[in-house]
Amino acid sequence: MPPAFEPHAIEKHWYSTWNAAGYFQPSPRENSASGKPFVITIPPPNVTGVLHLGHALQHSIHDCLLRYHRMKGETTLCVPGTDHASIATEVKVLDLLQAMQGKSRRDLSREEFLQHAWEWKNKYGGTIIGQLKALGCSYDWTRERFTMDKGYSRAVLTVFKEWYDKGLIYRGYRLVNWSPGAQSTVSDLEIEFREVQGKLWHLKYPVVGTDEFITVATTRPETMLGDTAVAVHPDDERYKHLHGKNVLLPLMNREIPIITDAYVDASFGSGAVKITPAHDPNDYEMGQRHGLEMITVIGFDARMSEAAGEYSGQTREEARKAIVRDLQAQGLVEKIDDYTHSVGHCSRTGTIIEPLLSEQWFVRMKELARPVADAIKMNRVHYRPERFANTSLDWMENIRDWCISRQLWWGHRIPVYYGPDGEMKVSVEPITEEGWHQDEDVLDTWFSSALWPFAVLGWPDKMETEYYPTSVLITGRDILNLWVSRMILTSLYFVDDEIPFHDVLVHPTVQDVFGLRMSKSLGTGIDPMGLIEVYGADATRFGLLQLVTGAQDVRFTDEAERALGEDTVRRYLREKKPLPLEWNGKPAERYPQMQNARNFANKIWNAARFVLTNAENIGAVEPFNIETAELDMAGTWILERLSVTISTVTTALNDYQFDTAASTLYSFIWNDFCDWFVEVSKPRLRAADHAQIALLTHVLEVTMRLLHPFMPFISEEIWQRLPKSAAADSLCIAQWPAPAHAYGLMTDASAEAFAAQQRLFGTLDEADSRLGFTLVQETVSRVRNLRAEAKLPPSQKLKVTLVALSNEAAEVLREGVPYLLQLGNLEAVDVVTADAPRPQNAVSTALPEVEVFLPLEGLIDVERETARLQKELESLNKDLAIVEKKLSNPQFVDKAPPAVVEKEQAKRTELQSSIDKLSIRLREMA
RNA sequence: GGGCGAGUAGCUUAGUGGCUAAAGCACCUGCCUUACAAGCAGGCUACCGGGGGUUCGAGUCCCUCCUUGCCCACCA
Repeated sequence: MPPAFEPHAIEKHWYSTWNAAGYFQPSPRENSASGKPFVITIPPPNVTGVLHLGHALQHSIHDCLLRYHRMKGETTLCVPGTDHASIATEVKVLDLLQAMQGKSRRDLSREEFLQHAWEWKNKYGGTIIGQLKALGCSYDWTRERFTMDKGYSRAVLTVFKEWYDKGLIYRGYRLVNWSPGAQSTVSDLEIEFREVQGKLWHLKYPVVGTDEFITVATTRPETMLGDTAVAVHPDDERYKHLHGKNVLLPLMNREIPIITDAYVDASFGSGAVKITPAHDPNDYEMGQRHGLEMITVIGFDARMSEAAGEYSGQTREEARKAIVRDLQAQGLVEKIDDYTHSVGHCSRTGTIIEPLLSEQWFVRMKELARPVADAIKMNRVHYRPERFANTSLDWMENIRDWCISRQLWWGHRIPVYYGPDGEMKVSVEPITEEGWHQDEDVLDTWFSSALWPFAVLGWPDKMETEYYPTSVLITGRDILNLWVSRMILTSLYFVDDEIPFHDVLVHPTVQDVFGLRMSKSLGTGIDPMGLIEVYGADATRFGLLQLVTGAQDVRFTDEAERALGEDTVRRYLREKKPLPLEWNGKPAERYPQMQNARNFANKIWNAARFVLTNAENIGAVEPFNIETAELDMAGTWILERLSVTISTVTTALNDYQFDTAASTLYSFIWNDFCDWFVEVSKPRLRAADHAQIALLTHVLEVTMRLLHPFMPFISEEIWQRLPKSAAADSLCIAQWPAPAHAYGLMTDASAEAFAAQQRLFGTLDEADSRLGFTLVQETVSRVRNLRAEAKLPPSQKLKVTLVALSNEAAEVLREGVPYLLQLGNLEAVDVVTADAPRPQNAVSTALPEVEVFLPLEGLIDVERETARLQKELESLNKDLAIVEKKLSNPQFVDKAPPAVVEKEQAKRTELQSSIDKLSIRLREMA
């Protein structure tokens, strides 16, 4: 074994071995307690995508859970796949064609484009899948799906037809969100509102038949060409005399009415609003209420339409300038204020959304959404953390119809066919008859992803119902409504009122070191493949899982970014310029959180190397057997620690507390096993102690099983080198440990075995655990501390006197003498009872159970020792004061639970005892 | 505008009303002690964002303010 852990070869080897052995496919298992399969479908990443840090975090969670449940003996399945991502892919492929062949959408037919798109998909669509494999994901790749594969498409078209037949899908001429960049509609959820520094123009419209003007305020003067009314609040006294009158729309010289509507806020601006029903959602609704004419003055190309008269053909921006200029020339601009407001942008292309009237397909959402709300309220779907249930409930309360048609080519083409005589048919099978043609539009990507959990299991044909509903959906909170709510909706409707998953686990969003959103193009995005390259897949997974707390956001530290400083980074992001990141340090030091995880992997590797090397040297190792083993205090202690670790990690995983699980493993392996148990084992191993190497091997073996879901590669590599006690060819399918396994009771945590464990360790569990190896550990620490404070070289052998303050403590310390000698680097330990005289010329300290004296050769530095004792005393007195304050409060003694009061009293006794001892020492010093 | 989070050591974070607020990184001191210098031993560092309240007892619960992140929303 090499002295440093080298992850890459191991990762490659084990991944292909596991995959070939079929461990990632579901198989009937015998040991599951519940008998239920554990099923996940991954959120299908965009086929255009490459893995980003959010994915890496999400899939670390996925795979950790999968491997955990697989080891628990459950039939385990994870269906992977990719999403065709209609707009994103189309934009990407078009960009590519432009760059490589100089062709734009206009130069291509639908068929030509689709051919390019499929070629592109087949060539590059597997990138992200390969990256998931590099991370170690144990998904069933034989079931990999694509949202546009044949069966999936059938599911999509079937849903469309079914809803159409039930009247839940309809075609309508409505105001929709038009993205000029994508040349398509987008849904409400795909609009990103951004704060924009704009202006508020106050325009004066002359009232017909008077010499008055009415002033309207607007952020978009160019839309005034399409105004068909001016609205005021019915109770607004300022305008009552104008009710029923008309204004003459400037520039267009069109008479439009002054109407009244309670929607108008009399306190905003002038209290009068220009109404452009064809280009504003509110105005549209008002236009419908009042039967106003709707005049489209901006076209699909985001230029002024013919209805815009002399401005026709100008862009929105040009027209705005020209119109303001022309109005100003006529003295019709009252004033222009600076105004910050939010403007909807297309989340895909970044262009400003133009509300436009057009013929589109819609899903009637209201009645479909109601059962979803019910299911959530009745706790049939469980959100973790729970508060996220509200995100869905709020959305459904004010739900609006869903525009599902997109003017794109890449996607599921709407299965509506138009006949020669104006007939219309909806059909899952293509209609090829002469004279019929299909609707040109495709469906919103999210329409198809909404069917994911059941479509991938075979619906609408033969569905594998034994895997449904799935166990847990793991997602970021940004797509809770876009995707999660809609999956619940379709499942309740199409799969027999069944929910798609029991739990929705919302994981934190990864931010950069300053708490800012990560953006790959600007340089704050971190490439997980780079992390795997530098730190290894195990460390990357572990480091990320340590970040998975219940919080909303977690920060990913990048020292290169930190070096720039927060102000600089913010400025660059605001200006949308790539960060001038450079890193001259060691590659591993750039991301400290990952470096820590990598160091941990190396620590594990070396602990294993130590155990395995010794096992080899010592020769044939008998398996550890609790019945015949003669455990001393350290052996008992490590098994107890292991047992507690098993329970804690198991509970944490059941509760999705990945940070707790990871740090529990970390501290058990590093602090308990390596720092103490491996250390105390060394002298015994030098003496070729078979029992000790058996115990070490045993603890390591169980620990590797616990570690596997977090760090699958290194745990497998080590486990395979260990003498196998569990009947499995791979850790993937080895049994997940129960507390009884810590004690070598490998027959499963049956009642009998567990009872045996309780018999053997009952005394320990109930007794004050300090009176065991823990006391030895604390005593060692005090000795080391005294040695360092006295500036004695670590190599110098010392004598120590321990004054045990009870018989029990004396007994424990006497048993622990060999450990004290070794770990404290001592040549002699003298354990005496409380009535013995204290050594002279020594530095000392006091624990509740024992006084520690370190006699010094020659004279001690009285001044230094006095200062040290005073400091120690001060800290103890401070603690005592707190306890005293509590206990002297009659209210506390009266009202607090007796157990709490007793605890405080015991604490007071202990503190007082230590203080007395130190005070005596201090007086002797003087 | 509404809602949901976060603010704990220089940094990243644990902390479930009750042991003396925990860990890693960074920093300081000393060690290559034959598993690991990606290491070992020891140490320093916290008015737990400010203020008020509830309670015998608050980092933890309530109110309020400040800072900050996210989601939702049709105020021109």
